[in-house]
Amino acid sequence: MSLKEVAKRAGVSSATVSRVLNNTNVVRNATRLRVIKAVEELSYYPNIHARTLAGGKSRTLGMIASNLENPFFFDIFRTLESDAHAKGYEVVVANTDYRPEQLVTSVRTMLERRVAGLAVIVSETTPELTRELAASKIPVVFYDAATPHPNIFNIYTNYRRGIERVVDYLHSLGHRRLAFVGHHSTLGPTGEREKVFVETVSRFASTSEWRTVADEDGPEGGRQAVREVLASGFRPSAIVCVNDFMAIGVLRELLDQGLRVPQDVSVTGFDNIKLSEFSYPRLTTVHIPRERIGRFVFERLVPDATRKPVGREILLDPEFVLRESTGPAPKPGHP
Amino acid sequence: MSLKEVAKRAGVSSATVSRVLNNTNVVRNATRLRVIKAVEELSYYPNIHARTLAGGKSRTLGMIASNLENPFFFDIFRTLESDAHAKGYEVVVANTDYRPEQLVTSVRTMLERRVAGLAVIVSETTPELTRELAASKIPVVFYDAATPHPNIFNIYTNYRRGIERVVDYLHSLGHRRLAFVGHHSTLGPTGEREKVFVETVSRFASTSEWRTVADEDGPEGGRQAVREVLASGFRPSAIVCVNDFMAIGVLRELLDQGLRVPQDVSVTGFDNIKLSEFSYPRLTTVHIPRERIGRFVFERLVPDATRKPVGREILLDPEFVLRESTGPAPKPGHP
DNA sequence: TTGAAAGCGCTACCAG
DNA sequence: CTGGTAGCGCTTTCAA
Repeated sequence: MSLKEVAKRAGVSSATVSRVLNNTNVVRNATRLRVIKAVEELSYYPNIHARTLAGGKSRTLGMIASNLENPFFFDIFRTLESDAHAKGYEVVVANTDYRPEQLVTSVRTMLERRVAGLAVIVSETTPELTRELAASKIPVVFYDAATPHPNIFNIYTNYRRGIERVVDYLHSLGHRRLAFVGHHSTLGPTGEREKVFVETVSRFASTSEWRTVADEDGPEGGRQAVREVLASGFRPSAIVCVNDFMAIGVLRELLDQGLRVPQDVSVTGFDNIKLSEFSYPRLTTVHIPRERIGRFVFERLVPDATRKPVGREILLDPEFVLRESTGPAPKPGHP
Repeated sequence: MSLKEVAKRAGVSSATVSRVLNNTNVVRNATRLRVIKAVEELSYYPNIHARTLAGGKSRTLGMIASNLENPFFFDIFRTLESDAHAKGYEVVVANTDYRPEQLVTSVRTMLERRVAGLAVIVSETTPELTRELAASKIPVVFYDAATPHPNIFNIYTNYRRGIERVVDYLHSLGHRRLAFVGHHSTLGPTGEREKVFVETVSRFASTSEWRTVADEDGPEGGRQAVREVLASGFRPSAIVCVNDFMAIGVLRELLDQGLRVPQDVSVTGFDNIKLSEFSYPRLTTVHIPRERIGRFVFERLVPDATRKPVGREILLDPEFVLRESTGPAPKPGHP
């Protein structure tokens, strides 16, 4: 089923069929109707590959995320997709599972697809990748990965500010033994976030003890992290989690270990995903506006000719959300 | 950057470049090396559109899901994607949010993409769509939507059996006032599941009272559903949820209303998503093997020439998972 | 083992 | 307003 067949059936040239399909130019209404009829009768649908190949431009955006299962990423995707659909664009997503090799593969795939723009919302970026993307000429939005370049846009989260707020609050509650639960790519040499935590603890609470652990992102990872901390003999009065998704597992494991939250241990998350309102107890966290991120991404990836040029970067300021998983540090000597 | 440029740089014809890129035929090793070198030097990557257009075949699979945010769907996607990647395929997903119009749009998009195969894991299918897909000739896998056809495959869940097991168990515990919480597309005229619940309750517990409510899929919907039930004056001793994702919200809302689970109200889910082990209390549910579904999908969508023909259908038998959200019905007259 | 050339289905430009 | 036609970048015979 091709344009040509539709053209034949409608008694016009394929160029005309193309015109009505793209409602370009002014096709005489009678002609248009005949074409439409033929299209329907043959239940014809265009070949997107021929289309982008011939037109040179694609109406597809790409988004690469570390872990789509984590609502933080999914919420961004949802907003982006919604905006995209509204403007006749589509978005194809790729998941990296925090694996750098997968990131490389995904970027490659997106480039082969000739996406009109790409959002790279991952924490495992590498300089080479950034260079390759910069060279690709297509607009690219990165999350928390600074790289100035004409076609590169950036979204920064004031992560430090968020963590400071959390640690400060915990300190004011009397907590002096803190643990930081991250996932693999937030810790270690590439992990900026662990560093921020450590620096913050040292500054706001120089007399405190602390410890960091990492496991996979998600509830299961959170659970394992708690086990590891406890097994090490360290007994934190508060646990700061790199995100809400892991915090959910932390909460559960604490409960299983017979530790009450927040009476025995306080817990904080990050992101303020919807699930953080459904956990037990409800999670104290830091809000990151995913909708704004998704919207920002779309606006950079699909420049609207009618609007004035938009900013190249955006800095998101986290907002502290106090709920029930935090409380005063237990009296020393107590369990 | 095109094949031709690579060819020129390597001093060969574009046909030869194509051959080494697809490692087809036997290209002389010296030639191959030169080509590879040129490819790398130019950091060339093929245009997937030109490729599928010329080759006539695509290495992309499509998956349409009602709600990717619900881990049930995501788990299927994950398995499918993993299998696909292992065989050099990719999968593009589309979310319908349970909206029939979006389903139509998504199917159309997938067809335009000329996907090699399509998985339609939604509960809002329509006969017309099925017909269109059948006519498309590409392999299609449906979930819980019977339609015999040469290129159509089916996955059935013995939903009835699962619900029977749940209702029977609840009945044996003395529960006589049951509520069923579903999402919009499980209830109403198109909802098979509500019917199953009602029939089952009537059969297994003819002396029971029951009520059904629907809201959006997800924790928030579960919460709203509980509010609605309670507001109506009905006071169930047990709530059967259409899936775990909604049950999480049900659990939370019950807690907020001062109702203890399972002492005051028992709650059951369906699917056995990972989160059901992290809820408070842990959810009694019915296991549906998402990995098997994902695997089944891949095997039908990408027929392996070396293997004997595979079955056209599969019937999944749910397995009851007893956890902590269910218990004996409270004594009558008690809160 | 390699090259030449004919498309794949569609868009876009040039005539008419 | 409509038709003819030259590609878009790649795969795939057919020859050499």
